Amino acid sequence: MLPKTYDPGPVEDKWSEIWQKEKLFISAADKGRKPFVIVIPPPNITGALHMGHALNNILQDSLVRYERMTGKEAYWVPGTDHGGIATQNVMEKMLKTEGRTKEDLGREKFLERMWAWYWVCGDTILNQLRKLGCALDTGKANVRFTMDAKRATAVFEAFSALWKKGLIYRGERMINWCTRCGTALSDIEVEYEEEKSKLWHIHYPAADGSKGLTVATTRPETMLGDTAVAVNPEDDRYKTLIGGKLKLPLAGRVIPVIAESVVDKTFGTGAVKVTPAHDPADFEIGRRHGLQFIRVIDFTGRMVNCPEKYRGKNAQAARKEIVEDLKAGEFLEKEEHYRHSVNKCERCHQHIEPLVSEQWFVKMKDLAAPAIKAAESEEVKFYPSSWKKPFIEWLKNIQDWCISRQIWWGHRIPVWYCKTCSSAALRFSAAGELSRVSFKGGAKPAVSFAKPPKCPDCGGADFVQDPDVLDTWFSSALWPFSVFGWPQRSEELAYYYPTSVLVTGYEILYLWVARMVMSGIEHMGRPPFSYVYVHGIIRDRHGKKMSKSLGNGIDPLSMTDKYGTDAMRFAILSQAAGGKDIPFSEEALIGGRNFVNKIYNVFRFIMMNLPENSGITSLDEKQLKALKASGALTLADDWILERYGGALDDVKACMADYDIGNAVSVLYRFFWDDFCDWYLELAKPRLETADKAVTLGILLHLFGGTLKALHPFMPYVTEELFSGLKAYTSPDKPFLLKEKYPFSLSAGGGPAGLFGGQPSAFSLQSSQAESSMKKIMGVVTQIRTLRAEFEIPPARTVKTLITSADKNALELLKKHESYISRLARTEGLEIAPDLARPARAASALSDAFNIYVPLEGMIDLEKEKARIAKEAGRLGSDLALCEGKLKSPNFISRAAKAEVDRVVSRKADAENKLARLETILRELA
RNA sequence: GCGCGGUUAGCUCAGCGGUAGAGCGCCUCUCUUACACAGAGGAUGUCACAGGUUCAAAUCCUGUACCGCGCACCA
Repeated sequence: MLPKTYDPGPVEDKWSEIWQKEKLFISAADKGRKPFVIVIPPPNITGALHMGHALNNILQDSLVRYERMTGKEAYWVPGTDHGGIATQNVMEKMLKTEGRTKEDLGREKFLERMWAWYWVCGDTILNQLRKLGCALDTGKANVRFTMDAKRATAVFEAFSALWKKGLIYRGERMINWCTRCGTALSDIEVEYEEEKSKLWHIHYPAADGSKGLTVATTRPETMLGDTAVAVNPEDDRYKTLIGGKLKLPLAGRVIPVIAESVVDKTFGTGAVKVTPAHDPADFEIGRRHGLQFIRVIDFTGRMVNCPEKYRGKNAQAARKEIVEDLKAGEFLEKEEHYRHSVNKCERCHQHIEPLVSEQWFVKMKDLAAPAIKAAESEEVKFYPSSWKKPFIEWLKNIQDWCISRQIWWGHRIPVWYCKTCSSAALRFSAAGELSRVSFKGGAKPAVSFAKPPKCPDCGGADFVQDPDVLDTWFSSALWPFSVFGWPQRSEELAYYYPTSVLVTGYEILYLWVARMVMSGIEHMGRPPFSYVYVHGIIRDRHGKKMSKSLGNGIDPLSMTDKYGTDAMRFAILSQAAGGKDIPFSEEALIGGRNFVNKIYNVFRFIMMNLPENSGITSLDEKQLKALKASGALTLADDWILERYGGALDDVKACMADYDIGNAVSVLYRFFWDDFCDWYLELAKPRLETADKAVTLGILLHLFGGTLKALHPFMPYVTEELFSGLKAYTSPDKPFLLKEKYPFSLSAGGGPAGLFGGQPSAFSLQSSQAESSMKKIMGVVTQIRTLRAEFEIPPARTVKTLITSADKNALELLKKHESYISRLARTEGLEIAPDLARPARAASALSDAFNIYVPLEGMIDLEKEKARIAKEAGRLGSDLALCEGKLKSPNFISRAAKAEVDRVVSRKADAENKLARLETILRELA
């Protein structure tokens, strides 16, 4: 005897192992079939996967499994990302617990530790993906890593190609510098956070001792690097001062007042201190006016080139002192409370320091242009489409991409310098490692994967490699083709590229997706995917972002342990609609677990009723059609088969639109509401009759089909139960995941996107089965309501009379009275025209039927009257509404005819029912 | 500041031109031989506000308020 509740743990372990062992997720180029390819957004090897990964991968898995079942050669390419700064930070933290720094280890040893970490963490991630049910082959031969040998070749190839085209250059720019991470960052790796701060008004006296002017600043510590004050040339307050000199407080330097139209007269004092070395806007002003660039904050965030007392202090501490000193010197005119956004490092959340520095850049304008075109023409199409516009806007405003990072973990920039020829431009650390390179100082770059054998200029062989590594996104940008061995032009690459769809969260749309599109077009000649499915992020139940500091995060693996993977997948998928963020809570998981248990119990029910060695198997489509033709199918059979086909049609339409949430809901409702609550209940008595074999055959067909249909979304439970049924359904097919999606009885019969084909075998009479069942269900529901109203326990049967003036309708009920007696638990059911209402009976209406349930002694006359009067009231207002509409000549003349007809018949229905209710009320009185 | 999205039952959301829906929660009755992780029934909403278009508006348009998210060199 099977246990009453489903236990997901062992089942999941079992199948996840079997799927891997049988190598079911490996793909091979099959020219006879269309490929369906997704490359995984490679998770960073920073630690365990979180809820966001779970969502991202479950969505992909559902698509891949679905497309495989529709007959495509499905391939989901697995891999992980080295994750540059983020991962290096993780390692630095680990070292810190050992009381060490990366400098203690040195570059080489540090990288050894990183690689050791990769093997551990990479494995953990792959295990977690497997646990989530992901249809990824995680064998070593199949898993890619952004820093493995093949990907390194791709990175070099891309770098060198862009270099040759002049799209990579080295230049001195104002860049975002994280003093904690010790590296430059690109613009999109900077976050903006609102912070409460102050706006300090500082008086700068004129050099000649006259009044001078007052500037307003949020960063008083940078004043030591001021080399001008700018005012708007149209500003009458300051016009006379333009060209004059000011004496910089504390520093004592003399600086000019310059005219700049970018200065906003209305902000602050209308006078702006200009610090070209520490502010992007000031940097531009400095260039335009040929100002001096004085760096007062160095790359460690400490004060330099300034009065002795501040020197070596970090900028934050220096600010306090400087403000104090300004106050003491009576330079500080005002401190205003002020909220403004502060630049922070995406990875470590420390303040970003804008600094001038020589870095490597990629010229973006030319790369962006064809990507813009691809998005505009929808060669790359977004789901939901609302992302198209921001995507294009971002590309249009694109700035050059700073790709060099002053960290150790990553692809080392493939540029070498001859120690002899570039000696003046190279600086070495105490440990003898190249620390900085200056192109301004005359460094001569040689782009090469490995150390060049000989210097073309001096013939020497003493080369050093550029110390920087590439932005981690540089390698990620190549992912859709580097995973297939590019630059090698293999058959594999030709077959799988471009990939089908990219599934990603909106937070990396620019960081990653835009760059993939650009590099795909640049290196492969066409975009890397046709569709971008953009999903939201997982939030807590109240829509708050999950975060460590709020403590509202949910660990996906602990949830799968507790409720099962399928339950979690269901909970997530059923809410994944339209790219919106998903509120998530444990309650949702309980719902998922309950659904899984429901599925399991239907299996249990079927197994309990299947006699051993009976030879009963699932009826296939052909057999069902034959049975139908011979009249052997019941109304309930017709009805459920239609419902089933309809549900599958809906699933197909949803999936063609990447609406996975709705697809799942459709199946949920079909299975629970139609199949379990109605059909299964009607099948029960039939199992006691000669119809048993047919009944079981249909049940197996529907249940097996539902398992297939649900499999992409809930792979474990469906595979498990299907294997239990295998002997009765598809004895020759070893795995559910290799089965065809059960579209056979639905309209299209083909893969998603091709619907609109033949009507299904069961839809020809559709309206009839549907409307007949509706009538019966209506009657059943009314009787049940009466029972509940009078608190009749389910075990007790109840005498019921049904009457109507509609002969055909009565005929239908008469024919299916067993349905009613079973579902409504009646006894002595009388169905006939002109039945009188028994004196002490509860009454109800359904369609054309009057329903009477005699209840000796149980009935409270007043209560019954009130109940019926209430119903009459409802009908009355409905009637009034219809009458109102029909009285309006405008409605009659302008509304669609079908609509007018609908209202006419609704009115007639209301009138009819009202009259019948009034009769009952009169009798009660 | 500009842009995008949201505002519907206690909670989370679906519906997007013809009389308001789901899940969870709540109330009542039941351990009826698949499932109490269940079954049956019930209660609950001026669909943010104000105008407009329409025979008809939660649904389309305009504006307002509030919430969320992007983008932006206001020092």
